[in-house]
Amino acid sequence: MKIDRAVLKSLPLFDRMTDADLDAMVEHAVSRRVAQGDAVFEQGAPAKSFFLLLHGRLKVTQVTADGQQIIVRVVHPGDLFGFARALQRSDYPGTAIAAAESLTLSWPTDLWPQFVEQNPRLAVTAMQTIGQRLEEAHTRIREMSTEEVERRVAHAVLRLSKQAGKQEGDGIRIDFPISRQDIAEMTGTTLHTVSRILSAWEAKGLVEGGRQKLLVCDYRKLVILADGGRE
Amino acid sequence: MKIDRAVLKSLPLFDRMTDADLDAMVEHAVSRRVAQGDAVFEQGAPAKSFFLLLHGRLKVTQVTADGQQIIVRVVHPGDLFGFARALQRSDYPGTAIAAAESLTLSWPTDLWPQFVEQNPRLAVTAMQTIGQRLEEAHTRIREMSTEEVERRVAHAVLRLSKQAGKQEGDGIRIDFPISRQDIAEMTGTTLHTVSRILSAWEAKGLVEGGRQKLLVCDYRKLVILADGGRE
DNA sequence: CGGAGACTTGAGCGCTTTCAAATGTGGTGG
DNA sequence: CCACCACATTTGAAAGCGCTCAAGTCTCCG
Repeated sequence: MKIDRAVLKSLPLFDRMTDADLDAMVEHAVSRRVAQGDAVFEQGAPAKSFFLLLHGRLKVTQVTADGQQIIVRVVHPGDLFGFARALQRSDYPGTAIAAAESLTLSWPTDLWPQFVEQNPRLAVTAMQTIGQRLEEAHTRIREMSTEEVERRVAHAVLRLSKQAGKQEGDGIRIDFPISRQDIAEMTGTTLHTVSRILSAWEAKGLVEGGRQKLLVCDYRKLVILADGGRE
Repeated sequence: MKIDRAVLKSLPLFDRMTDADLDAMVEHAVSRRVAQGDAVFEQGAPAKSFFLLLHGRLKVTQVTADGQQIIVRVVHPGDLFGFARALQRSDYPGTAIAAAESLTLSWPTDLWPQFVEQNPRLAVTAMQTIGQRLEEAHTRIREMSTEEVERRVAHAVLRLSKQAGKQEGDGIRIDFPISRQDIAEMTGTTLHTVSRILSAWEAKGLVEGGRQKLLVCDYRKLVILADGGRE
């Protein structure tokens, strides 16, 4: 498969890598097209590869013993994902599903140590990435501990509009199909409550809904809502 | 300060380090005694050092904008903590408070890259540590999303008894002072609810309480409770 | 022995969930 | 091109978990 080197170079992960090192990495990479709804890997499966998302959008989910599902995070283009092995795991802790048609690049997990050795910067970047992810997780824990549902949903929507937002007219469009159920699974509530909240927001002109669609109309008011309404 | 090399060698973090490398690290270390209730570092302060807990127990907390506090994690002897800088942060994301009299070892953050370079294994271990912490965070998110309070408290208590449990008679003693408030801040509930739950458990003979004390009497029943009561 | 802080416990209420059913939307096959 | 089906969404009503408010008790420490 032919991958444009320039595309990779534009990613923070690779921007300081030499052409030679980059080529060495790309040489071992396998690219794959993933249709909407298909899984890249499944929870509990042996972690044979690690991945880079080139295009599209993935949801990483976990299922509890009694069948409830939560969305652990959303993977955006340019993100590394599924590098469980670097964290000393032999299997994937979650399932990665394409929320939209996606394109991934993957490498055998065994090659990770080798890449890191050749390119120490990769290790630093990976560390940074995980650090960020840890911080996000803590933020989410803090929100779930101290905020009521509406504020949590507001934070989730704001986060999405920052990470996957596309200017559209006078608003910001969440640039991939997302359902109320998805938002519920990201905030620890039910789709019913999310639906009610979004309906209320729509009545106030904060957002505009639609089947698996969301448009943020009044970003500022949403921020105020997320921060507790005061100030 | 004189640190016994053997003590460090017994920690997974250092067990494969050569004596020379170990000495080089210890040479730059500063040890410090922290009294119960005192802070090792505070949220938002510049991250000048990273730490290792030799003895005692710390609570890492975060305070929200509106003053609510949550416990992000508990630091146990042998744990690295406060290495925000390795994750590309310039300040500490939380406050570390001694839950019991503690002993820490610290190094200037600037030395981190140098240590890592001298000893690649340190980087791997650190990565592993953060990976574990990320997983813990996800577990907690999953619990907060899907479980009701009693199960969350059960999980928290089980975790504590695994990480800080000491056999005592026919039960497991949580080996440091911990209040209902603390447990509430770890599970996202109020001290009132925790108190009620523990009282109920005590009536059923699952635990024994006391002022900042907790003894798990029936570990198995608690596990069943945490897993949803069935099976 | 007094006081501060930890813990317990009751009562009432409100936010969310649960249960239930209707409505809307997009895709598909005839 | 249209009817139909699967699935997303909305909305109402009722129940309940856990929080808030409010005392009161207990325990350790000085």
